[in-house]
Amino acid sequence: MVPGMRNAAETRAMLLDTAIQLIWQSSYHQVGVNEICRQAGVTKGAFYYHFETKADLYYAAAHNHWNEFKDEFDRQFSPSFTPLEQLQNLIDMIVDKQKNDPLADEMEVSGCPIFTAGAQVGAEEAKVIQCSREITGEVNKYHIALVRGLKADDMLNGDPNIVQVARMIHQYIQGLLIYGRVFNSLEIVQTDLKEASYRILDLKQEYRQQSVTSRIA
Amino acid sequence: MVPGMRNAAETRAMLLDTAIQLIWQSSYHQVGVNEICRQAGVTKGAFYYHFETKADLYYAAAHNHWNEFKDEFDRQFSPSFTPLEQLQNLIDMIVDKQKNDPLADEMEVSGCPIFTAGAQVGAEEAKVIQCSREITGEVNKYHIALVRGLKADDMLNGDPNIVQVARMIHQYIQGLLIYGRVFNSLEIVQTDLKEASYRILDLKQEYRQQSVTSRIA
DNA sequence: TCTTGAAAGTACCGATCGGTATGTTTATAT
DNA sequence: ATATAAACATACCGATCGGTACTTTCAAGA
Repeated sequence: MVPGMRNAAETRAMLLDTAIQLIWQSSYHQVGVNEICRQAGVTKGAFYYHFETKADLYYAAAHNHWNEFKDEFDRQFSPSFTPLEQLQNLIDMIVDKQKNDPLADEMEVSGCPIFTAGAQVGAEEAKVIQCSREITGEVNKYHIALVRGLKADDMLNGDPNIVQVARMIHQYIQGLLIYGRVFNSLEIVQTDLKEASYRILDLKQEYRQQSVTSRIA
Repeated sequence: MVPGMRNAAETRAMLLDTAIQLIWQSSYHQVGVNEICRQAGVTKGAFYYHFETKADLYYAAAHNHWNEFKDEFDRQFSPSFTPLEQLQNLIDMIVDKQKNDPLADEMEVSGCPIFTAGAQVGAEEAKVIQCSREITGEVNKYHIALVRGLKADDMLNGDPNIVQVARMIHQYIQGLLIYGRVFNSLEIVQTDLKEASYRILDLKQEYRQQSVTSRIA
């Protein structure tokens, strides 16, 4: 073992997880280094041993979070699912993440934990913006594959530009989550997400499912 | 005249305009009261004479900005335009606002000056969130009228829920602008806005226009 | 055992945060 | 002319910001 290593990996992991959680629930500027340390049960000495700046921490934390979440993406976008099932998985995944993750008190929707921060900072915080761009690029690969699959199975009307449609899906999801965050309503997210996805994709009518509420009725 | 009034109205107006500008270009938390005062050419004494808190200033500034911008909305959504023209006006208006307004250096897209701040703060800043909600409600009236008009003229496929479609349009626009902000690309905004609007509305094919670039080609 | 360096603790830095206390100017009513 | 209050200026507050300097603890190698 390396000398002096008490449990550096755990400390680092705690800082990464805590940072994402706090910043996600609140905002990049609102949550300070001090509070991240306090919540992580770590002192500032440890913090600045592992990370050079707050922005560096966020960058590492976001990428770490994405890497963990990537497994979920791989499962839900598995080729074992039909494109239609993949679409439904994506929708469910978004809603479930808002439902299940530990949120701030009485906050139903927190948005995307990674992209949100990119929207919260000005151009000064280059590293935060860059982070949003990079991970958006990663996520977009899944969206593109989804749209490509739907088109290949002839489920889409017209002859869409695949990359553009995938991008629009992403744009809409981000807008929707921020809307849900501002209006503190997970219900609207649930209600609008599927319908809007169908519309942006221009999914052929015969492949569209009724919404959950309508199906119950 | 009221005693002591040097030019309170101008001072107040300067603070309102400056606040919107700075916060829009950067972020709610990043721009402090001090800098707002500096840029406005006003001292802190004047600031806190006119406004009780920073949040109060923002609230007033956002509503003031909306009231000024409302005239533009009324023009572009005038009943003298067909619903289709109104839609085109909305699209042009969004792009033009990003183009024409004084932006930060090398920042092509700043997003919606009002809704953006709502995305930038946590639930603590109740007044900022409330502000986003209120003005969103106002803007939504125009979107609803637009969708209603399109439907009345039988330009939309299916039998859409007007309120929902209007809401989805708003959600998409916000997501698009934040996307454009993060990726610093007005071109993507221009490219995607019209196509996505057509899709979300499910505008009948015969009423859709080709995008500007395609029409040139 | 004793050194060594990684990992963490403690105390503190200057700067800035939003906000306040108190003084000063200025136009108006008397 | 003088009192009065609106409108602003100046100086300052405690708290917190991100970050640094210095010290201490602890595990491994020699």
